[in-house]
Amino acid sequence: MLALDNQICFALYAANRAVTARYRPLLAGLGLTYPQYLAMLVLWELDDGGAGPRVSDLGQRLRLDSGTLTPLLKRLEERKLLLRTRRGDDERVVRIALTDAGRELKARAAGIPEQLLCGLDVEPAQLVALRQQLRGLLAALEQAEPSAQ
Amino acid sequence: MLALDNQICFALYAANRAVTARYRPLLAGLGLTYPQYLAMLVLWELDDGGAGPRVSDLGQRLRLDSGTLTPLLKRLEERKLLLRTRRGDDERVVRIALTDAGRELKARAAGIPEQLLCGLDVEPAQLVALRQQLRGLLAALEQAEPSAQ
DNA sequence: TGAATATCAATTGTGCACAATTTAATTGCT
DNA sequence: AGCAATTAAATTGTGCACAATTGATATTCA
Repeated sequence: MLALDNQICFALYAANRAVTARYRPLLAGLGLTYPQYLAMLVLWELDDGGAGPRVSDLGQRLRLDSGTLTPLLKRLEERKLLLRTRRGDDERVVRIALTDAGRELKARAAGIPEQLLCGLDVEPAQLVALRQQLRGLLAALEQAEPSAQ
Repeated sequence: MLALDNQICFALYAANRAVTARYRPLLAGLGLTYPQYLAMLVLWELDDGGAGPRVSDLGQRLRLDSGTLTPLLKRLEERKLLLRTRRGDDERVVRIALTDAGRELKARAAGIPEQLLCGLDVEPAQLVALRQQLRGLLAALEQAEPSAQ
């Protein structure tokens, strides 16, 4: 029962790290880490040329808190990919706005999903099914009562 | 194409962290972190009362290198759950042997897989299918040629 | 109005992951 | 035997995750 290969947790853990490892050389070409890439995906998706989402909006989407996001976003700001500005009418809130350089990076990232699959022996249909199951698991975990201690 | 919800990678990333988060309070009762728990699973599985596996054996099983394992195992040694000893006939090799306290912890961990699922609205059959697909993905990633840069 | 409360981001501290390098020991090859 | 090449673990440095706390601002309500 406690055997490693019986654990769904280990299969998830190992597969997640293997996927990340496969992204790494591709993202290195953009100068991004994997979590930075995920943050940029959200920023590209939400970008309307306006003031941009709040740190907590990114956090909600990515399931990350400010302890992770604040330093990550500061690094992206140093690379001039985005700007962090306190909102005037509520100084508690920080807005994350893409710079032009941040928007331009999107074009260079466009090929990454395809490159990732290239040379990988898995059916696209399998991946769609897997994604669906992972979403189901995530939803179940997020609405579950806290596990009994 | 670049939308966050289209990415298999994000589904994996988020689900993995959600599972880890659900383990955390259970493992806190044993004084273990999640990676420490995975290492203990391997040690319990391989334990034959002998000198124990090498650091690199654990690394191969868990897909972790010495940079991760060395400090992790030192923490478990400080807790008296295991012993790290250089092998006499080859001083390069470190053997990881469970202590009695390390073996006793297995009994306390026995209920964890079940507790994890308790209160979680997913079919066991779904989990088995998911694990199978994750294994397939991992196998494909591990035998794939390095992705084109 | 003014004090408690709530909210948001930042900070602090611990523990992974992982690349790159280092140290030490062993093996292989003349 | 002696020296290069190899192997195993440890070390160093960067960047997440996440719990807990802090600091600053806003809101609520007696």
